[in-house]
Amino acid sequence: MSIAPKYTYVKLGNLKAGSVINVYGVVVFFKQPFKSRGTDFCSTLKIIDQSNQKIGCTIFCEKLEDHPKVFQNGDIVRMHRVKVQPCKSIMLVNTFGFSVVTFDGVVGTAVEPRTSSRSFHFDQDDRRMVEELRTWAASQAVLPTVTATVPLSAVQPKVYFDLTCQLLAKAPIDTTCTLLRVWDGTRCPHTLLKVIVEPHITEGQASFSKERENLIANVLVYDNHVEVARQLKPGVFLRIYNLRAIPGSTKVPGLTSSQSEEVDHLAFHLHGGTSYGRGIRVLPDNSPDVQELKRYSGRLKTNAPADLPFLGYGSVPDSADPHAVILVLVYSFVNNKLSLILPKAI
DNA sequence: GTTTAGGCTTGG
Repeated sequence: MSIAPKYTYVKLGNLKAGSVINVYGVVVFFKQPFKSRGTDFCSTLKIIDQSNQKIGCTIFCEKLEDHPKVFQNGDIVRMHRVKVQPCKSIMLVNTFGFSVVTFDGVVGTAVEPRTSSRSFHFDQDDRRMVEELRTWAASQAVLPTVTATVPLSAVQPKVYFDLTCQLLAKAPIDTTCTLLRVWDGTRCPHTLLKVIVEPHITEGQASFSKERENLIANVLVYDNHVEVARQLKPGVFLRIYNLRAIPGSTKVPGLTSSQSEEVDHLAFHLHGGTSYGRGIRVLPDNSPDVQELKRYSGRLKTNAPADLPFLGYGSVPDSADPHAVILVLVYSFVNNKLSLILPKAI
């Protein structure tokens, strides 16, 4: 019979350079795993505990599932076998036998370990640790609190925000850009940019009813996020971090040559890079945020798809606008580049 | 037995 290992945890204020230790902390900054220039994915975390010491952590693992499952600031992370590395200040880097478990940071919610390892140590002391850290974090006014993500109904132009949503469809635009068509069941008060692509390059439903279309945000993800987007299956629930709402207007020639119409819209871009934690994460269906989303989305009806035989890109003003003009800018691939071939107002 | 990165945006 084996004896259950007993782990001891070092407070972040007592780290000794060179030692290999176990720690608990509250996440105050994080980046989803991204491909390093070496062989591994790299996660970046900043954590804090009751000693009020903020410590940066860098995790290298080849497999994505071995990385910390952090969904938002305030999550609690437990790491085994990290090395205290002296750099500018001190930081933690994973070492041999590294393992990590994370927990929701909200006081009063279930203490459910998030991990993909089949066997991991978890006992009453761990439960107490998590509860103590939650309570402590909640009492710290300066910590980034567990903020809800912004629903589409509350998005303001020009902001960066985190969006919790369901992926309905996706389509490659070019090698550096992929379109993700998402919704969260709420209606954005701003006109959303419409991006329409050919049905045959779309994965997932190619088109939706007009009512549904008005609820769909077209998110353009670039560069390093294209590879992540490639793995996503329509239907999954996502959190997109540091998404940017870009206001724009499209100038389109009117029906008479002297007129032109300006139509405002809101576009969503996930720029390349990982600054400010930019990235995409799949959320498990049982997470509280996804449960909440399903309550909204469940109210909405699905209608039969319409026929969209062209490749287009344009803006549709809010249908509430009595002077609504539907603009269709038709683009096509010419020499592998997306080119405008036909602007027209209907 | 240890390369990778070492937060900090802005465009498409």
